[in-house]
Amino acid sequence: MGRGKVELKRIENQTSRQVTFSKRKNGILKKAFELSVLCEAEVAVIIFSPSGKFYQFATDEMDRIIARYRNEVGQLHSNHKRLRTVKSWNSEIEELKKSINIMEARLRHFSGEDISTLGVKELKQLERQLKIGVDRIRSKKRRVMSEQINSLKRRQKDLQEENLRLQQRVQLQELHDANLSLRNLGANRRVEFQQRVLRGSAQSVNQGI
Amino acid sequence: MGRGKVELKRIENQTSRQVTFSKRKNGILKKAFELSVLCEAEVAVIIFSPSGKFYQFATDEMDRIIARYRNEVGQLHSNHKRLRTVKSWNSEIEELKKSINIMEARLRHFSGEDISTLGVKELKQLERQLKIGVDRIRSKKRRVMSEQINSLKRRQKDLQEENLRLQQRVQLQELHDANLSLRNLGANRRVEFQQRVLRGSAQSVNQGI
DNA sequence: AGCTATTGATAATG
DNA sequence: TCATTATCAATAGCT
Repeated sequence: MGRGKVELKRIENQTSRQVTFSKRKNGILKKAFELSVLCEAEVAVIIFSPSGKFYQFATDEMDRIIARYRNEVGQLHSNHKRLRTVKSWNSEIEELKKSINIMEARLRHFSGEDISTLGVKELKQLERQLKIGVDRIRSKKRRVMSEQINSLKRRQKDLQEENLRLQQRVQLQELHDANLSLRNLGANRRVEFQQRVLRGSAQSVNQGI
Repeated sequence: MGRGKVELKRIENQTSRQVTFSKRKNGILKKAFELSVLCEAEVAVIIFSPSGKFYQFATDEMDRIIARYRNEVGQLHSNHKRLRTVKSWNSEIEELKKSINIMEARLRHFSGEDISTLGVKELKQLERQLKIGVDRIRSKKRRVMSEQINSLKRRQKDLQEENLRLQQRVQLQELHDANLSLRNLGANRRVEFQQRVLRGSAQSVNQGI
């Protein structure tokens, strides 16, 4: 329709293509609308222009039609995939929850809670397990504590030794200081004495000590 | 187009409507195809006949176009919701796994395994908890066992009593039987005696006892 | 955009 | 449903 046939292939002329797109797009949308009115059909049309612009027609909510489409196409494709994944997720979650329930019960049993339903046999087994656990923990604890004690003892010993060394050093220092003082004192006395001698008075020497 | 204009309203004639639907549907699908080829547009058409039959055309995977549509329409719809749900599912699973890891570690600790990383403080706490558990379990076990013992004792007592009763009954029975025997014996004796007396000899009476 | 010659679509009919 | 065809609608090319 139009002045001259058109070949069914991409229109090379950019402008012509754009114009044709615009016209035909309107045509399709119009026809879609007419079909929906004349025949009470449910129609949805989605069109993206080569430049990325978006056009649509839908008799109803597009989402409803798409949902119907998905339903119709059969639960093959993404819908089905998603459902399956949902299912698998749910089952995974269920499995995890089951594990948690079991572990929670076990933990409660280990804490001596919720054991009213257990028989003597189970109780004995539980006791045995707990005893093993306690023994291991006690042994570990003893080991750790003895290590700590040893470490502390070692440190204490080191400190004692250092202490001793320091004491000795302090004594030596004191001795040395005392010697120095004495020596200084002697020197001072000598200087003072000399000075007093020079001034002709030596009495204050004894008071200065 | 056609022999006479058509009003834009529902075609009342059922047959005519059906025919028109068929023709126009093909027309739209054809035009959609042409548009896609001529203009390199992305086109999707979904049509449901009034009787529920389903027809479609899509240049690409319908799902891809629908996805593009959803993207275009805005992330306001189910796609987004689903993504969120996926995320929440994942996070839920992660949470559950975390819980399981924690509980597994705890259970291992309770069994005295994997405790090399624990300090003295944790070990002491663990020991205390286990001790509490053991105590509770032992107490429960004792209670259950003592109940069992009591039950057994009661049963034993009942049995003993029944035994006693049965013994008494047996004794009575025996007594009764003995009486009967004696009586019978007496009767026999009397008969014999009578017979002997009749035969003129009573000596065998004492030997018969 | 608007026009119009021309083609394409299709309503009525068989 | 299929084919025919008279008619109308869409639109290609042009302005």
